[in-house]
Amino acid sequence: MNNARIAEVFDQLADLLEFQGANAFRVRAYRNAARTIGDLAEQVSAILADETRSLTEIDGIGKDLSEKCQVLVETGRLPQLDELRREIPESVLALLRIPGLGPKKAAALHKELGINDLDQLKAACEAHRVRELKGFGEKTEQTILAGLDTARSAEQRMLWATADDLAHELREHLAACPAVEQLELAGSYRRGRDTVGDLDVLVDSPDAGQVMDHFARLPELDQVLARGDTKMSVRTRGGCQIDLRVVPARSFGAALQYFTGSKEHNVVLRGLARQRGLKVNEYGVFRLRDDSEEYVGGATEEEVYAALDLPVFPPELREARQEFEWAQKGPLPRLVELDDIRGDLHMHTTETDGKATLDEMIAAARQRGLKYIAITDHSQRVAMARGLDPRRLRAQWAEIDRRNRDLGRSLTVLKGIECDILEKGGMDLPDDVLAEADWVLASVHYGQNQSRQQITERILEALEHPSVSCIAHPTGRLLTRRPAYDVDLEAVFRAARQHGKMLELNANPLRLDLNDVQCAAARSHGVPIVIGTDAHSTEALGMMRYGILQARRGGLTKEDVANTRSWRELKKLIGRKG
DNA sequence: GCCGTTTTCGGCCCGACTGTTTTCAGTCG
Repeated sequence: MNNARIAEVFDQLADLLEFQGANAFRVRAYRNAARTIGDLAEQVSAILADETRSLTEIDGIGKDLSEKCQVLVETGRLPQLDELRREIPESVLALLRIPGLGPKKAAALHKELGINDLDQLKAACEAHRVRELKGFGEKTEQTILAGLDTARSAEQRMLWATADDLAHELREHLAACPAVEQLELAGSYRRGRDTVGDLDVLVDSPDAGQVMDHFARLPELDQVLARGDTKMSVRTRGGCQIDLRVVPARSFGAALQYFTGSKEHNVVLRGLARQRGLKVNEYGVFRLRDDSEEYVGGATEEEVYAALDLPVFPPELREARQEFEWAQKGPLPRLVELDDIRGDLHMHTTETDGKATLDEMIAAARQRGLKYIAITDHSQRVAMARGLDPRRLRAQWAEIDRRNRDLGRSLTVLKGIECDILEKGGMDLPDDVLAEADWVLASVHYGQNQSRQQITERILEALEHPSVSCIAHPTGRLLTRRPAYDVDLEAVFRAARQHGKMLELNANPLRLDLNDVQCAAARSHGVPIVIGTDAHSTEALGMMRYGILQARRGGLTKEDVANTRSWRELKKLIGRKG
């Protein structure tokens, strides 16, 4: 059992214990452990196998959790989790995904009204039975009804990064099957969508049966849902569905194109084909004759697109948004790549809620070949993270000055801050302090339920502030958990352009904020995008690639992304009025 | 459940908001 799966088990355990009203700190211990193990560079199983070492050397893993890890690695199961699952129906946990419903309220609904899933909850709200409960009222009922969609989508889709972990395991497992000639993952995963519903895997093989037998031995497999001659569907223990399709070599490219989608992209493609007397489907491209059809190509995606005089679109662009128009005008824009990135302008340290020290972040940044980084810890308003007041912030900046003297040219560390935009408007730190910074991110963390006008005004005011460089995670969304706050982004784009400010594409896979469409909109307004990891650990600097994927989906090139420039060039961009 | 200790139990980043109450529990970040 790998780290991701162990982390998942601990997270599920935390959910169930929380629902039962267990001690909050005990629940937190499980969640901490899940995060720590999920972020761990080494495999837990490798540490366990090493007699000279112990899991308890990891911060937050004690005797009990260490033993549970051992049981999981050895047996793949945890009796405690199985037990809890018998007691609490899985569908009840979905109640916790409704914004505003925590464990106490969810448990009350389950106990008092016998509610077991979202459908029953919806019915109870509509029958006004929920407002009768102690601690509930009319408003709560409305909040629940409004939050049902959020909870439903959380049930169905997983983060791209989660899908990516599973995809790697799947690829590795299937590649070990001798009957597999070619192997590709398709669907929204390949297009890099921020969330993924299920995984589609395509295999070119002369022996479908052997491939399917091998597929059935996937370690994460829970049950086989269906198996035919060319298609097989399974569900993993994590609740993800994987569809396998086995196709002959001459159809591999056509199938890959077809199953990568999107549906909308394929509709346009088939329309273009028909205009030329061609037919495109998952088996290939065919020329239609009076009474027959002739195979034109389909072994590769190149063959499919070339038959229509089209370039092979990067999968990230295949949404029928602008790609066909671009192709008509000339060569496609060269989309930004991970190697183009030279600096990371959003990260935290142990000074606030990060897990690594300033020196550890610096070492990790050098290792990744970054030319500059901005240390952007939280400001004082974020009390839960021990946000920085002017005194502590200036002390950190003095430290940074010292580091820069030693670092020389290899890496520049910028004196930054992630400064909160206060609920009542205005910045969380005095102007004279902000004026000393190299890089100021402005963020909305509190007051996210305010009206569209209030939130928009707060952000516009921040954009007018002379020291602010960039708005971080401009919409505040958390994928599968919380929708964006209500903000007039058009007004934000215009103001950013007017004042020469930038907008962040936060690369954290839970945020990806701005999203793909909003990135494209920012680009059309001429607003530079900064891709920042918001790293709270050294490993999290690697989240840059998730941001790159979304930027590509937004059609951004190297020129559109500010941190592909040197810090000297980037600095010139800030404050340059549009 | 972890951690650290003044070594075996008490504290665990904490302040604000919301909707429900009429003094506060629950939720959020």
